[in-house]
Amino acid sequence: MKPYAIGELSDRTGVNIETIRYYEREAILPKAVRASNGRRIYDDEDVKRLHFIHKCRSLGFTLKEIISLMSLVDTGNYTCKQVHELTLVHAKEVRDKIGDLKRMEQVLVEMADQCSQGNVAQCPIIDSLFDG
Amino acid sequence: MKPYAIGELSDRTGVNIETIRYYEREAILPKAVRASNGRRIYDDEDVKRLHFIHKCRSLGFTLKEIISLMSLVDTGNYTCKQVHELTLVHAKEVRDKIGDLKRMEQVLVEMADQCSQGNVAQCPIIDSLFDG
DNA sequence: TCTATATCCTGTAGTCACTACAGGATCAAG
DNA sequence: CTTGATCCTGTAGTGACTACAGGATATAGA
Repeated sequence: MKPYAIGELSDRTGVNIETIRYYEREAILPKAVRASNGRRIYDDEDVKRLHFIHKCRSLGFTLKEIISLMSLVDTGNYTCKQVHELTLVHAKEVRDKIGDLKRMEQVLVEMADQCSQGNVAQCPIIDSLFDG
Repeated sequence: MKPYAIGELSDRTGVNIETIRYYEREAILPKAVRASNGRRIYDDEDVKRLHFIHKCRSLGFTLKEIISLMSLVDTGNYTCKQVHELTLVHAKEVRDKIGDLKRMEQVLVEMADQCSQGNVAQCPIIDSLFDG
């Protein structure tokens, strides 16, 4: 368990230094132990925890969701089933967002298809955006 | 061209009153004409413009993108080809976002699949989130 | 005419998840 | 002993709204 400075924690986890300090301020990470010079000291446990947070974020969980996930883990007060359900709920949210974006994309492509692409100011894309 | 109050503009366009005032503050809508009592007055031109903004937002354009689109339209200084290109660039951004979300969803579903769903604290989802 | 409710106004602050400084202290290497 | 890297705190900015507080005015019904 050798100690790391914040820069090394950042390097090891891929999380920005400013973001690490932000997570501490917002109590997503516990208050770091300080050296006599006031600098933050981290260990492997912190690396693990920050990895967890980073991975969850990359999967689109909000910080609020991550906090509740971690408190479940920290208290040991969870079942595999609970986590499974949480994951599926989140997967559904992601799926819904994909649906929205797909519809967006389709409209955009359809509009582009109807476009003459000419050097004229008359443009079906603009027209369709103005119509209620 | 009969005049509308802000509430009716909101009803006609589906854009929140607070959002309309926000758009004015941010110069996305022009400063509204005021009645003698200080209240904002709108007409069909405003309905059209707000419809345009609303539709663009629903297609995922940023307010910045909308401002430049509108200034193109207002000056008449655009070609169909330009708008076509802008639209396709935006469609690509949307497509990229869809790709990201699909990868997210796949990971989530795979994690959930590996889960026993049992009433035990040991959970492969949590484990995989902690692993680098 | 009075009153109740609806609608409007301004201005400010909160949301989310960071990111970007300013201005200063301390550390490690040459 | 100097240079440059790293760290610190605190504050403000981002985007696109949303949510008040606290007050003025308008409209409808009794």
